[in-house]
Parts: sequence; structure tokens; C-alpha cells
Amino acid sequence: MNAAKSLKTTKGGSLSLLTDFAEVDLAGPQLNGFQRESIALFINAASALSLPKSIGEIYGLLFSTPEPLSLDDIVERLRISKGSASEGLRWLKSLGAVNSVYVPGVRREHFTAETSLRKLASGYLRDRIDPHLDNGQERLRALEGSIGGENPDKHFQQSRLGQVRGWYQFISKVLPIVKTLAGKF
Amino acid sequence: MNAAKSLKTTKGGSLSLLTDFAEVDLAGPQLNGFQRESIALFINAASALSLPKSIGEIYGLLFSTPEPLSLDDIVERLRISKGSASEGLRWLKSLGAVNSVYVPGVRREHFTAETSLRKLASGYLRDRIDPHLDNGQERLRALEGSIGGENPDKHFQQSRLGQVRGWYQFISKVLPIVKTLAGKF
DNA sequence: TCAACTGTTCATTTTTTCTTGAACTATTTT
DNA sequence: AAAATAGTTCAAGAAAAAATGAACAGTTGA
Repeated sequence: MNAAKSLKTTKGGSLSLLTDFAEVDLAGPQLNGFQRESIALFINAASALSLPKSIGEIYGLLFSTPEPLSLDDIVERLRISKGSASEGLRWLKSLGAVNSVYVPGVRREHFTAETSLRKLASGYLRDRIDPHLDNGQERLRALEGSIGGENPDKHFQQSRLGQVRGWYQFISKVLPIVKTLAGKF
Repeated sequence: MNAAKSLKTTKGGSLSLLTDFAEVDLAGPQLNGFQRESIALFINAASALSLPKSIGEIYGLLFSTPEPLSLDDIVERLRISKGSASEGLRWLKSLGAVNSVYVPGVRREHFTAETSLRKLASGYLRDRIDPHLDNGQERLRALEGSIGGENPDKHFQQSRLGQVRGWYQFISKVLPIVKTLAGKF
């Protein structure tokens, strides 16, 4: 694919002896065992949350790497496209799951993983849950409006409506508890 | 598609005057406003949980209908395939979100929506969350095993490992609270 | 036993989601 | 100002997930 390019951008001369096999594989920095396991763990977490694999990969890499990494570092190490990396970082940034680190004298932006559970949880809730809840509230009103005046099922429907209301109350009681507890870990 | 078949299986003669337009559309029972709004609400909920739309539709229909419905009733009213309905019901059954009702003298199985929040929540956690957590625990062990003996990043890695352990503790503290609270609604 | 009925399974098709890569904008350096 | 460097956007392709429908298996009643 872009073996030539990867090779070109590889730092250091450690590959010079492998020139003959250059297109067989994979220049670029290797991931260590801890990084590979971390990435696997966060890919699993991403799938638990129904998020794209690339999100898990990027976060896992940042989480397991002591130094801040640039977009190109990520592309290089994970062998994903610049587009994916850019989108994934944007998503993680908006959630608050990565932090920008401005390395003095270096032009490109560098990133580290945010590991505060409180920040991760509240960002996730804000970006991924709250919009659905807001939407749900609207639909709840629509449901209420759909119960007509003369209607043999009126009682049944009102009872169901009450049920749903209770579920929303439950959620609005639970979420703050989750946030609070997250702050203690 | 199967207009002819739908027509044939339609009960009652209310359509006889419409015979000329039969293939234009849609025999079969109409959904009332409450049902349509309920279905919309649960489609939204399904998307919040990253579940297939058909799951939301089926649950929404059962939730908003006083009488127990059979698989064929569901197929007819939602205009989805038997396959989808069967799979969707299987999924909802295993979660505990629908109940079988054996109507005396009637052969086919009928279903109603389970509305106990406690049952819904614990079924969801059991079927959709616990497997991921188990998987996560395995990967946590693998992560631990990946921290080698002589290693410049050892400290960093151990700190990260501790971090992840804390997250799992958080989850195992929060889930029981959620279940308990769900029992009160 | 056989025909009608009920529900499941699964190969195929359709739809949705994710990834890629190249063009583009913006910024910095020479 | 031109060239180099960073990063974003988005149309198109690839991959994954969901829905379909027809074949199949199991029951029941005649």
C-alpha cells in the first residue's frame, strides 16, 4: 500500500539491512507487549460501548504510551489512515478522553490519554447519553399527546405512560449517582 | 411484495370495498396513535443502546398493546419478516423483556411486554454487559502479564494497570447500586 | 399417517457503519 | 511568495450488521 512511504518516514537506520524485503512488510515502530495488550483491552471496551474499533485502538495506544503522540505517530504505529486517526481523535477530544500537549518548539499537536474516571464518565454521558435522553423526553410528550379523549384503552395507556415516566425518573436519579461515584475512583 | 398474502390473511371483511386497490397497499390491522408513538419511543431507546431497530419495534408494539400478540400478529402489524420477528423475540425473551402467555385453547404462543424495571435492567446487564466484563477481566490479566521484568517503562505501566483495576472496581460497585435502585421503580 | 399449522434457521440481500485516501485549507518556514 | 508541514473533510470503497424469505423441523389435529 504505502510501504515505500512508511519506509521513507522511518527514523533511524535499523532497517538498512532489510531493504530487500522492504515491501514484504512493515517498517515503523513496533508496539511493545504492554501496548498491544492495552490496545486489545480498549478494543474490547469499545465494542462493549458499540464504538468503532479505531477509537479503542487510538485510546489504547495513548493510554499505554508514556510520551505524548502526534497524529502521525498514531497513524504510523497503528497503521490506520490519517482520516480515521483524525476523526477518532476529534471524537476522543470532544469527549474529553484525550488531552493536547503542546511540546515547546514542536509544531504538531501531541496527545495523551485522559485517565480521570470522572472526566471520562461525564464526557461519555454528555456526548453519548444525554442527547438520547433529550430526544426521549420529546417522544414522551408525544406519547402523552397520543392518548385520545374517548378511547377504550385509555386506562391501559395511561398506566403505560406512567411506567415510562418512572423509567425516566430512574435514569435521572441514577446518572448523578454514577457521576459522583466516578469522582471517587 | 406480499400484498396478496397479507390480504388473504386479513381477518374481517372490511376491505372488500377496496378490492380494486388491493395491491396499492397495505391490508392488515392499523396501529393506533399510542402504538405508533410507543414504537417510535422504543426505536429511539434501541438506538441509544445500539440495538437493532426491530428489537425496539417489537418491544414497543407489545408495550402499547393490551392483548398478548403472537409472532404472526407482530409480523402483520409491523410489516417485518418472520425471521426478524423470530430473532427479535428470541432476543427479548432471553433478556426477560417479554413474557409468554399461553392462551387456553389457542395453539400459538402469545407475548406481552415485561415492564418491571428491575427485570429489564438485570436482564440487560446479564446478557449485554456481564460478558464484556468477563472478557475484560481476562484481558486485564493479560495486561498484567505483559509487564516484563527489566523495563524502563515499568513504573508507568504499573500505574496504568492500577488505573484500569480501579475502573473495574468502580463498575463492580456501581452495577449493584443500579440494580437495587431499579427494584424501587 | 398425513396435512395443516407454528416457529426456527440460515444463505442471501439490503442497509448501515467504518475506513481509506486524495483533495483541500490553514499555518509555518525559507 | 513559494514550499513545506499539519490537519480536516468527504466521496468512494470495504466491512459489518440487520433484514428478508424460503427451506426446514417439530407439533397437533383429522
